[in-house]
Order: sequence, then C-alpha cells, then structure tokens
Amino acid sequence: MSEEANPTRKRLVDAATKLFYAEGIGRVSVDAVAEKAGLTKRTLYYHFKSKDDLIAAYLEGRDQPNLEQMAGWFEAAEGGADKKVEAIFTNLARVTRHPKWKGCGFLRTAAELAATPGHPAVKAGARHKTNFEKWLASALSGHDVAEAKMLAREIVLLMDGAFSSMLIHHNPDYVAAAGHAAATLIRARMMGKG
Amino acid sequence: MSEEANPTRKRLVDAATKLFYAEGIGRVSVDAVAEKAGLTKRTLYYHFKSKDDLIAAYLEGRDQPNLEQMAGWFEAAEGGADKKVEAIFTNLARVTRHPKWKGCGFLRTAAELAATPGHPAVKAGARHKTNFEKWLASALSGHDVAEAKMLAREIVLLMDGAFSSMLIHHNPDYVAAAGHAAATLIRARMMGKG
DNA sequence: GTAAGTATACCAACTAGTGAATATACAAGC
DNA sequence: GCTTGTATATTCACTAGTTGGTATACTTAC
Repeated sequence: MSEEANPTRKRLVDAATKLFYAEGIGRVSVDAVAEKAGLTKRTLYYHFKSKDDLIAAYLEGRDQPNLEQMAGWFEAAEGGADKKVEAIFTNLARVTRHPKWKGCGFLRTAAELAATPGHPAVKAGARHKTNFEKWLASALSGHDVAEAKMLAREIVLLMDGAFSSMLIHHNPDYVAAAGHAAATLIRARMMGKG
Repeated sequence: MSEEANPTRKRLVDAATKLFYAEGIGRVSVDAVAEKAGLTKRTLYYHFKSKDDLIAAYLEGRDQPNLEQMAGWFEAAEGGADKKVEAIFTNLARVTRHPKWKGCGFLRTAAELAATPGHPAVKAGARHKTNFEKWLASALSGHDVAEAKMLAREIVLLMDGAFSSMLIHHNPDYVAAAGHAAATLIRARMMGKG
C-alpha cells in the first residue's frame, strides 16, 4: 500500500529505472515498463496515475542511493578536503567510461522535460541536486560555513558540467579536468589562496 | 541546391530550430515541422533523408550564431580576462531568466539522444562545444598557451554546469556563481595565484 | 461479500516514412 | 515559336506500427 513495502510497486519502479535510464523517458513506453516488470499495463496504471507519476517515482528512488555513493567515495579517500573531492571525480571518471553510463539521470530527465517546467520529476531532480549540494557544504564546513556553501555550489557546477561534457564528448578527460578545477578552488578559497 | 542558397531548406531548418528548441526533439513530429514551415511532410523528406538528419541540420545551424554571441559579449566587456569571462556569465544569467529559455540546445539534444551515441546531431553538438573551447583558449592565451587551454576547459565545464543547474533549478544564482568561479580560476592560474 | 490487485481487450490519436502523381524550369531539336 | 525531354521540387493519400490511457471482468485474501 505505502511506499516501501509494496513489492509490485517496487517491481514497476525498478523496471522503469532500468529502462528510463538506459533509453530516456520519451523513448520508453509504459507498455515496455509493464512488460519488463512482468505485469500488465493496467496494473501499472493501478499503482501510478500517469506516466509522469512513474517518471517522478523513478527519480525519487535514485536520490538516496546516489547520495550514498558520493559520500562513500568522499569518506574513503585519504587527505584533505581537496583530495577527498578530487577522489569523487576520479571515481566518476571511472564509472562514466562504462558503456552503460548514459549521463546523470536527473539532468537528462530535466532536459527531456524542459518544455513542462512544473513537472514533478524535474522537481524531484532539483531536490536531489539540492540535497547533494547541502551534503557537500556540510562535508566541507570545517572552516567558514559561508565559504563552504559557496565552494559546494561551485563544485556542483563543475560536476554537472562534467556530466554534460562527458555525455556529449565521451571523453573522461573532462571529468578529470573538473576534479582538478574543484581541488584548485578548494585550495584557493579554504587554504589561504594557495 | 547546395547548403545556404536553398530557401525551402532554410525554411525547414528554421521551423525545426524553433520547435525542437522549444519542445525537445522527441516531442516534435516531422509533420509539425513541415506544417510550421508551410510545406508538406513529403517535401521535408525530399530535402532531408530522415528526422535524424533534420535534427543534425538544426544543431549545425546553431554553431556559428552561438559562437558569435559569446565572442560579442566577451569583446564588449571592459577589464582583464577575468572580467571579460565573467561578463559572458552575467549576460548568460540574464538570457536564461527569459521564460522561453529552455537550456542549451546542444546539451539537451545530447541528453535526449544519449541512447544512440553515434548520432550525427550529437557529433554536431560535440563539434560546437569543441569550437567554443578552442575560441576561448585563444581568447585567453595572452600568457601561457597550455595554461589557457586548461582554463578554457574549466570555464566550459562551469558554463555547461550553469546551463544544467539553471535548467533544473530555474535559479540564475547558479549562473552567477559559475561566473564567479570562472573568474577565480583565471586569477588563480593566470595572475600568479592571487 | 467486499475490497485490493491483476488481466484481457480495446481505443482514438499520433508516429516516421513512402508511392505515385504532379508542377515548374530550362534546355535541345526543328 | 513550338514541342519534347529531363531534372528538380512539391503535393496528396497512404501504410504499418506505436502511443498513453481506459472499460470491463476476473481473482484472490480476509
């Protein structure tokens, strides 16, 4: 009935996640999602009132796992804040090389839905990006809180730029350059402009 | 017959440009493009062998105008390289506020076509981004050429991040923050880490 | 027996792309 | 000045398939 403890609903969201990410929301029919879940379309429409609803559920389901991935990479790295952030980008450069990587699902969905600004899926994507930015600011706020917020925003910009550049060029050098720039900004702002 | 001097072809590309940018390539039918151009679909298919071809022509047509826009903003600004680059972002923050602004057409198209990597339109988008990066590197290369190239890449990353963040948040503060970060990087790298 | 969940079958609208005919322009033959 | 031939350019009508969404009925579990 509710969110988590519904196996049928979860099967549908899982199927939607795989298909929407792999092919894009516009190129995947609700029939295809239902079939992938081993259910009929009518069942899908029992659990979701529309395709747009299903798209929103797909992105909402990706918020926590993505945040945990990033935090895991940050915490596992040795060194100061600059090195820890650069480690995120190093890991990103690795995963974005994988042929199944098809960009950041949140940004891609926002791009596909640019013509319908109030779409619940775009809002879910914005919430995720804000959550990530807030987590990053808190992870960086050993020194000045205001400066950590500014830095977090700049790093988010570099990361979204890296996702976009990687998607269009398929060249991981852009991700590495973004990591390098992020580390430079951290040193320039946190460590006395060095 | 050829590329430029074909009014019918131009009418089709102009109509495609307006519709594809406003609504996204997947949400616009070739019928809609033909109708907007005041022609029949069959005529469209006389000039373009497929919808994919038309999409590629749309992005190829945006390369030069976009570059000229950016170069114009850069050259019109007063001050050093940091100020001139920041001026690009200031202008960008203004135009991205407009309700008709729907993201960077090159990035949005790459996002929509992420499932078909070799698509000619994605290649056209990648060429444009490379052209912009090269122009920026040459515009910054008063000092060290290698450093100008690195800087140009980092600024491109910030700009694409700004486009993406603006698309998902509809908040121009992200564009301003990107401009601020770009100026900081220029000063840190070109002007003796100040 | 009632309510939640699932299935079959269907719809009207829309999709990219095509076959065959036609219109226009311009040249050559006489 | 006509006719004929040919290449370019455009239209009408069509196909074959897909789309999001629904009306109706069946099956469980309690």
